[in-house]
This record gives sequence, structure tokens and C-alpha cells, in this order.
Amino acid sequence: MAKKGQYIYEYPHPAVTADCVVFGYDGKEIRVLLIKRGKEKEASTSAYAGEWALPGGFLDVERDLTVAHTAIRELREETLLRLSVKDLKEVGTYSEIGRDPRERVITVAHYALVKLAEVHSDTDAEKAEWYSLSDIPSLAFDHDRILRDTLSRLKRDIHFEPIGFELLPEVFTLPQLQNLYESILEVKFDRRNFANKMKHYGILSEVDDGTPRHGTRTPLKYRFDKDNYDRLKAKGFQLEF
Amino acid sequence: MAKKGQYIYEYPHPAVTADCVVFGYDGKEIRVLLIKRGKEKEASTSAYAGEWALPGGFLDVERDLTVAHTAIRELREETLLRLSVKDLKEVGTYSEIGRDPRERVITVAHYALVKLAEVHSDTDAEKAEWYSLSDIPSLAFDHDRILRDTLSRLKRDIHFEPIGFELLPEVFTLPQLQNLYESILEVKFDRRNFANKMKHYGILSEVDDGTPRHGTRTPLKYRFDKDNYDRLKAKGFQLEF
DNA sequence: ACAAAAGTGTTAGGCCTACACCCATGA
DNA sequence: TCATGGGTGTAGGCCTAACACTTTTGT
Repeated sequence: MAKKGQYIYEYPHPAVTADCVVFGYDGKEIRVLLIKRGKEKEASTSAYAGEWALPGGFLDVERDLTVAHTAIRELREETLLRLSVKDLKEVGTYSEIGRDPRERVITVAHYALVKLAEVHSDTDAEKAEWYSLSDIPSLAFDHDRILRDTLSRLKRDIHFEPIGFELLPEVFTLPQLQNLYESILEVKFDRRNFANKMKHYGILSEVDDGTPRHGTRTPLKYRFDKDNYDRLKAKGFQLEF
Repeated sequence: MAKKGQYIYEYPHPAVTADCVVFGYDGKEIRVLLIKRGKEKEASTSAYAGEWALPGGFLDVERDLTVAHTAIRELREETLLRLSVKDLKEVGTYSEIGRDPRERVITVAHYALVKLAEVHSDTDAEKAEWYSLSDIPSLAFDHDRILRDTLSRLKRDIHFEPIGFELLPEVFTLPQLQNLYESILEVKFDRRNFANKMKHYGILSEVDDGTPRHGTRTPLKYRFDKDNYDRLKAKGFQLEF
């Protein structure tokens, strides 16, 4: 962060922060990465000390190229998770007077999808934790609202974006994919129709891992066909459900 | 605005502005409201003096409840257009270092749809002007980019929102509605299919204005059935095109 | 042995798309 | 009278949704 000192303006300026809702999928349900705010009395930074919050922090006016950069920097510092700006989607701005008790703070909320299995071990640093959606504690500031809004956004985006790509491991099964959609949208699909539709899009390629497969009890493995997906997306499509 | 003085912070703070892309429909094409930036040397406010820009301005840290309030306040001051916060949709945040030559300025872009016919006369105040999309001058700051982004957003939103409600007068004709969709999406539709689909949704009610209508040369008049629309929207629908 | 998980194909109905003619008005 | 604009209906194709049985594994 820029060094502490005296910064003088002719008119009052707000502080700006970036927050990030990081979603992961543990194979069963969607989880969200939360951090525990430091209890230490660090002067003015102790608002909502000890409470859970979305990862995020103050814009470094002199160094952060955009607020998205703020978000990834804070994410790295607070949770050791290394994302890049293109992994983030902007959700919206929260600017109500009084949303931060210290001073006027405007935050820009983002969200990101990560392959939980692959980052899991990196992120137990410090005080970050993956919470199941059904189990979210009450959050600092207006972060409850931000999380709710972001969830609706995710539900909408899932129709247009390859959510599966980003939340599932490289190789996955159809039941996993279906379960992912079902848990985000909170609905149930017919197995056969789901498979038909997915195969029809032509964005899945079967992975032959050698195992002979006698029965059908063990699901087939697939991988996303990124090329086909990109081609499809370019022509403007949507995954219907 | 808050009174001028000396405002001191321990860390540098950015300035925050809100901008607004106001779309209107003149019965033929979509237009955008632009303002001409003051030429007068008002100290630091003279960036891009004399150029066209989106209406907008600085957040009043002490008085604007949210950045959306900033947008409607500035809109009123600069163009005499009176909108309310619920008329605005947030498009996104623009925060690149250097996007404003004066200091670090982060802007939150919004858009609004207005019934051009009904506000037209109020807005010729000062230096505001409605520009056809095919005729946009080059704009101050990164406002070109903001406008482009907002247009794509509008094209997306049109599938989910009752754009017609907000851009057309109370009473309108099917050809008008079709032309509106066609000019936003830059495509052409089959007249019969368009009419079938629209009527099928059940959100149009025919307006009987007494005229006997011999031929079919004069189009029928309709009004949106807001109740039906809201009901439809609540169950989650989308206008397909 | 029984319950749970996964693979697979067909049919009916609805929605989208393509398409042509008639009438009235204004030039 | 001719061109333009606007209203109207239908048939075919595609996509969606509903639906049952078999196999295997684990308990």
C-alpha cells in the first residue's frame, strides 16, 4: 500500500475497496471463501474485528491498475489464492452512506470461480475458510447482501457461461456436472435429458482412462472441449434449463 | 457539493464519479444524451473542455446516498432530466490509472431508458444533445468505451427486460415496437412472426381509440399490460429473438 | 439380496421459422 | 394505378420434456 502520510484534497474523497466472492465446488455443493477479520487493534482497520467477511481490501491508489487488480492482490495476501484479472467478473458497486462505520467507503464487488480440489490446500493460510452456502455465518459490513446478490448473478450467468469449466476438475463425470448445475440452480433434472442435451452441444469429450468398465455403476469420464465451447459461445448461445 | 476546504487522509484516496448513458428512442432509432463539457477554465474541472461526454459528475461524499444518486443529481443539473434511482441500471466500474488526467478518478457507469417523446423538450437545456448512434462524436475520457460497453449490455438486457415499456410512449403500434427491437439488435424480423410472438406472450392490450379502421393501412394501437408482464417476469422468462 | 447409482433411446407435443395474399392509402 | 405499409394463418421441422429398464456395486 502507498505509504502513510498526509494526503490533502479540496473536496472530500471516499475510500474505495474491492471485494471478491470466490466460489468453489467440492463435488457436492458450492462453497464460498471467507476470511476472519483481524482482531488486533490496527487503529482504524479494526472495524468488525473478529467477524467473517469477504476477502478484499483498499485500493492502492498509486499502484493498483484497476479495482480488479486490488481484488486479486488482496486475495493473494489474505488467502494465498493466485488469480488473474480475467478470472474476475464484476458484480456491482456498493456505496451506501454508512456501510462502513469508519469513513465513506465504496466497494466494488467481484466474483470468481475456482477448482476447489486444486487450490484447496493453498488456501488454508491464515484465517481463510470455505463455507457451504447453507452454513454462512453473519458477515461484516453489507457483505451478506453482496453475497446474496452475487449468488443471483451466478444463477443468471450459468446460462451463458461455461461455469462447469471453471468449477470442475479437468476430468469429471456427467453426474458431477449435473449435480453442479442442480446445486447452483437448486433444481433437479432428468438424468437422460441432461445427458442428451449436454452431448448434443458437443462440448464434452469422453476420456478413455483405460479401465474396461464392466458395469455402468462407475460413471464415464469427460473433459470439456474448449474449442467447441468457444466456437459455440462466439455464435451466441445459451445453455437452456 | 461539499464545501471546498482541506480534507486530509492518511492514505491517498481516489475521486469517484458517476456517469449515465441515457437512451431514448425517437420512433426511428436509438439516441444517446450527451453533454458538452464547459470551456470555462474552472481550475481543475476543465479536463477535456469543450468535448462531448456522458452526463455525470463527482460523488458528493457527504450528501449522495449512493453513486446512483450522484448520477441522477448530475443528470438533473446538467440536462434538467429528472430520473429516480430505480430508473438506473449499473453497468460497471471504470478505474484504470490515467483515465482522468487530473487525478485518480473511478467512475461508475449507469444507463437509463427514457421516453424520448415525453422528455424531449425539457432537455435542450444548457448544452445537452440527443445523438443518433451512427453519429456519435468522439468523447472525453474513456466515455467511448463506456458507451460501447453499455450498448452491448443493452442488447443483452433486451432479452430479459421490458425495454419497450420504457422507451416507447404509452400507446404504440406493433411496427413501432418491432422497429425498436430491430434497431437495438441491428437485425430484421419477419412481421408475422414478430406479431405472433408478441401476442402470444399476452403482454399487449389493444387500445380502441374509436377510429373505425377501414383498411389495414393504419396500424393498430397497443398498450403494455404491465400486470401480465410482471407476472411473466416473476416466473422467469425471456423474450427470444 | 436389496438398494443405490449410472447408462441408454423414443415419442409426443410445443415452439420457431418460413412463407403469400389482401386491403387501403398516398403519390 | 402502382408502390408502400400493414394485417393475418398455416405447415414442417426441430427441440424439449416425459418416461423405464438393465447392469453393477456396495451393504
